[in-house]
Amino acid sequence: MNKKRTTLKDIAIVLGISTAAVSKALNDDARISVKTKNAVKKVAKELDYQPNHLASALRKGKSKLVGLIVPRTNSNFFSSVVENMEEVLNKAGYNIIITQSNESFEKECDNIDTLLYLQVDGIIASMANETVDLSYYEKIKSNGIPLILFDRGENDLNVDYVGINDYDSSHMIIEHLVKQGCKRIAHIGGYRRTRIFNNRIRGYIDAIKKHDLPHDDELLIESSLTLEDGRKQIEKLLSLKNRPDAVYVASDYAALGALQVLNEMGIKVPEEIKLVGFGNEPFTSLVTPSITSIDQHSKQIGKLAAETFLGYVDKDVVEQSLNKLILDSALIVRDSSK
Amino acid sequence: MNKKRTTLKDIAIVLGISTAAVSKALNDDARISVKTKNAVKKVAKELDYQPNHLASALRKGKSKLVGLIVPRTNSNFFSSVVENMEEVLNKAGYNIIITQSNESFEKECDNIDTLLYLQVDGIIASMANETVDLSYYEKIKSNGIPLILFDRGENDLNVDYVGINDYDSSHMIIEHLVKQGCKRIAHIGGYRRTRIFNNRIRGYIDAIKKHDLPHDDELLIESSLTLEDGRKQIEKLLSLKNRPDAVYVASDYAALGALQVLNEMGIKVPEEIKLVGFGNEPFTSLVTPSITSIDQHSKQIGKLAAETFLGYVDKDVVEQSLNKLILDSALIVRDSSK
DNA sequence: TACTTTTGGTTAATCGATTAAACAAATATA
DNA sequence: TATATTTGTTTAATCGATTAACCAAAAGTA
Repeated sequence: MNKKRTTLKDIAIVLGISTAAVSKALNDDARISVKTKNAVKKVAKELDYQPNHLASALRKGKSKLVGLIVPRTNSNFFSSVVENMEEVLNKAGYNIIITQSNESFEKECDNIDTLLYLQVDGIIASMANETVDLSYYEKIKSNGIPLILFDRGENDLNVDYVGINDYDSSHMIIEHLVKQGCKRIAHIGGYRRTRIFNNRIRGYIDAIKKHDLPHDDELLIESSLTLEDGRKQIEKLLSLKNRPDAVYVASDYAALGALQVLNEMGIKVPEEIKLVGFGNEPFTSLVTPSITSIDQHSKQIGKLAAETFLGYVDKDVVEQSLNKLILDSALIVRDSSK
Repeated sequence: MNKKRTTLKDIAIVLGISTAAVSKALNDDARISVKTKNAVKKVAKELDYQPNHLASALRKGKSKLVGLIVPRTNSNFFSSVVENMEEVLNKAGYNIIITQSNESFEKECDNIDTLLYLQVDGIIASMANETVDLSYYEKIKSNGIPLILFDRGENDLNVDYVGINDYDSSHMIIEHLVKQGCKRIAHIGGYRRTRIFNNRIRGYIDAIKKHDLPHDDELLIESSLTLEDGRKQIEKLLSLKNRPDAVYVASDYAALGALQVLNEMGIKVPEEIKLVGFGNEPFTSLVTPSITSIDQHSKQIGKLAAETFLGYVDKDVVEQSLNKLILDSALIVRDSSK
């Protein structure tokens, strides 16, 4: 059953022409007669010819593969980004290799090595939380292939970036909470060293100041933003002498953790404390009460990142610079803040 | 900045030896002296040599790539399977290419074509719900590379399969519900044409009969098992003259939909109706009440599927047969059924 | 000493597709 | 008619790593 694959040579032999002619015929070269092309295509179909990707990639120096690095695929945001990215890239003849860093810097470096080893024509990445050292990413650039960052980016790399406006998103949230009558708003944010979380924090602080609300240190907490840490941090906030009347959490997962604790303690949401998350994960609409959140336009981000990559193909020298594509986010108001 | 990659030739020139010697040195060939090996490795490191995967794959006829096809990566089950599969395969020098079918037969066929085109050394797949026509999968087999199925499999393909015992899982669930005092148990199952769902249905029916419980037709429903369909089907069950006192849903997502409706209608779970899901998705423990579910041992499944694949490498002829690895599942009892 | 074996390489072919360069035949142009 | 151009194809080199076959020198053996 283990038959050999059909090669150009097999077709050439059947037709009594050279493999070069066959290759050109299949690639619609202008110098091949229509008659020959048709004959070649017919035989190719009959023999079920499948081009050998390895051979052509080796010869052309292009693999038609794009590497993708994400923290995890099991969040809705990333899986939606992937889906839309795939659609754009497949149309252009590219295939995606997905890798997960699991938020680990070490795994991320491994992934980069793997992708470079596979000779991908470009890398699209969202960085792990842990990642501070950028030398591995510099390695991509010095390989001469384009690097596109999305969601979790880093200015210092001076490459293209696609994401939402985190700073403005924070403003939208505070604006909304103020309209709901909140006077003391806390923020469970991510680590400041990660740019997007820093921006959310800056947005929070500026919006708070703009509305002349209290911005006590105790109201601003840095967190790993896991569900567990969300639980821990809300407990800290609840133990304050002067409790907040609203909490803006920079991740839906941590927001869910907070909500669990609030529910367990019988604290009514939104009556006693209003809650806002970030990311618009599907479960935000499923839990009780449903959680107000920020939609990050994952579809758009996926598409734009893919298109940005495609802008670099067939340039022989890749010359990148910091080029930010910032989308407006959307606030999805649900029960937890009404 | 766009420097060329280091090749074997570059190393050979530096040391004044042949590229063959360099290749053998790097591959620890017995016929190369330790002295030469060390010299080669030193220079390789200095020049930051990275082997050209395409060239070696082309020459060796092995890509050291494994293709993975899953319905979606954004469920915890699949992303956990992937993670563990990756661990085993990476250790053996293999890399994974992940593709999603989005439950579409057409996309699944595309994925198979893509993976074969990339010359993967094997394919590990969980089939889309839609898939009935197996000819595309036969294509994999006739390509002479191993095919391993997991979770969603199909006996007729006569290949290896790794999964849990769906039939027994149904028995465990019914057993548990009977112990909790339930007398009228409904089942919102998947489509019978998908083997695993058919097995769950058979298990449900047999267990019901075993306990002499009513098995009215109206208590057994086939569903697409999405969250939305879960909502729709529970409404159907609630509108029965003779309502069930327990519902076993063959997917956590559909179970969640059912729970939402029950909560909205003020029907107390578990007091009035007990609910059991399937899959042990993280949210089952997060919602109120938490949902009793079946854990599918995703880690084990990922590992075993990977190891099964590895069992075929370096066999020059792949000879597969129906070979089922069935794991016992675990019932995780939570509030929704206590 | 004369022959065999081992050691440590080298040479050249190969994987399959692509492509620059060459070339013969057909067609156009002066 | 003689020359130039176009058309359609072939030849041969190439991408980079691997490997079968070969070979010279060193070491072992009778």
